[in-house]
Amino acid sequence: MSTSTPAKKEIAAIKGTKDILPGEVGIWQKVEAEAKGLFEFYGYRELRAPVFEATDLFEKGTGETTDIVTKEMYTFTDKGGRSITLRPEYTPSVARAIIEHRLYLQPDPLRFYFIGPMFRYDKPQKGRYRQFHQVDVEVFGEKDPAIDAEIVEMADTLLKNLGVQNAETLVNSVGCRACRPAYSKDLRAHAEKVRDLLCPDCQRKIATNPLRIFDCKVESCREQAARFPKISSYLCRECRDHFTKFCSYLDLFGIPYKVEPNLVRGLDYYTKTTFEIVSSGLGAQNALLGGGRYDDMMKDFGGPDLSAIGFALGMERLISILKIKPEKSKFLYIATLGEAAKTKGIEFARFFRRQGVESLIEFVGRSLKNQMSRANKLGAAWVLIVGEEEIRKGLYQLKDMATGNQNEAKAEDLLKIICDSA
RNA sequence: GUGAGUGUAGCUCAAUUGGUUAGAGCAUCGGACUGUGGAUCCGAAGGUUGGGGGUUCAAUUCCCCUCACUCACCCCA
Repeated sequence: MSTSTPAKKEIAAIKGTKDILPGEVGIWQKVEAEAKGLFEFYGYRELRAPVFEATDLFEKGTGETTDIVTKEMYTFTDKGGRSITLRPEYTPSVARAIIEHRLYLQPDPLRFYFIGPMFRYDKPQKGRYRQFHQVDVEVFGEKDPAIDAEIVEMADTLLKNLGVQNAETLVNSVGCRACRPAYSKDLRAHAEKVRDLLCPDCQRKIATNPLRIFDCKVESCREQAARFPKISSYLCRECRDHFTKFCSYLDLFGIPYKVEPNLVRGLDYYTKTTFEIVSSGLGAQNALLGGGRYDDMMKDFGGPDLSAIGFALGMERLISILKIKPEKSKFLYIATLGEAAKTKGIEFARFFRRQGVESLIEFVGRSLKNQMSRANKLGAAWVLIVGEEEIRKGLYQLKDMATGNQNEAKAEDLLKIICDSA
């Protein structure tokens, strides 16, 4: 229909991706540092896996029936004919790395964390991006419910340290391979009876994954789901015991939580404990962090029978609700006038940087007034003025920008003045 | 994949029922002030009104298509 020439498109970031500009990156660095410091304190170590993996790692790990695998993966064939997928989540990569490097034969605790980008072909909206960043935490080889509680406590502590308020911790147990099938069967039977009252999506879920009917937000589905049997009455002795102990450990840690029988995580691999921390103020995508136990993944991957638990936290979501501002560093602006001063200024910059004083010198050739104005706008703590006169006299002007006081000093005394007022 | 909303300067927003040359604040640059920042005043620069088509004497305004962004469904961090 349209024979018009296509509009010139300005070069732009891909849909669902965004630049984190210098003005915003400070808060990212602060959150990353806070998370890393805390995790290391609990005995976790960083494990960095590649951004892409063989596609079948996620098919097997994340689950072939999940939405993530069936419709959200960035999958392509490389020049060697391999099917490659940009990781949509981190857990399968960690499991793979542990098996590949036989890390379970080392004495070190199998506790890992990682912060980095994940990729999902979702339609972007508030709190949802195609490239987004997760903080990922995993523990292997611990089946005691105490670790379930500790990992929740660690997540809770991180959020508290960052000043997050209005966050609520939800917990549940989804059973295991011994007890969940019976529950799923009964759930299917119940759902089947009221099939006509459910939305088309949920009608489909009856066959594929009936637990996820609990996730539905359609009013009629919620009404029906409320009458469905609860997982809690189907848990086997082991799972029930695990969940009870998990809850009492949470009490011991002093973590407030809410048992949410309808909490069903969207990944297939979860067993026993699942948890989520939600926050108001995030919009529809209200999960700040989510995770749970996945005791079968390692042996399903052909590795040792190691139980595991972990969680992932959404960086963009977390940062969107943070109110803290990282403090700006104090730095020295070196203003120069003329060629000789420029050389001298470069020498000063090198000297001060080596002494641990952040220093900025610009070479645009501005007037002194202009350089002062720049220094002020950029938030410099001090300005060092280097001109012909200063060089001749061997005395330099150092201005404290906060007070406006200006001292004349020899080169060797400048550092002391700066350090004294820092 | 489905639905709704919004697109005007770098940013935040104006522009009468469709009506002259599309304005303002902030930011940028310059000047008042030859080597001293913040405040004030003056000035400059910055726009194919997202793009294309249509209706009209006339379109930022109305209609259609398209693109982008935002929000929601879905899914999840």
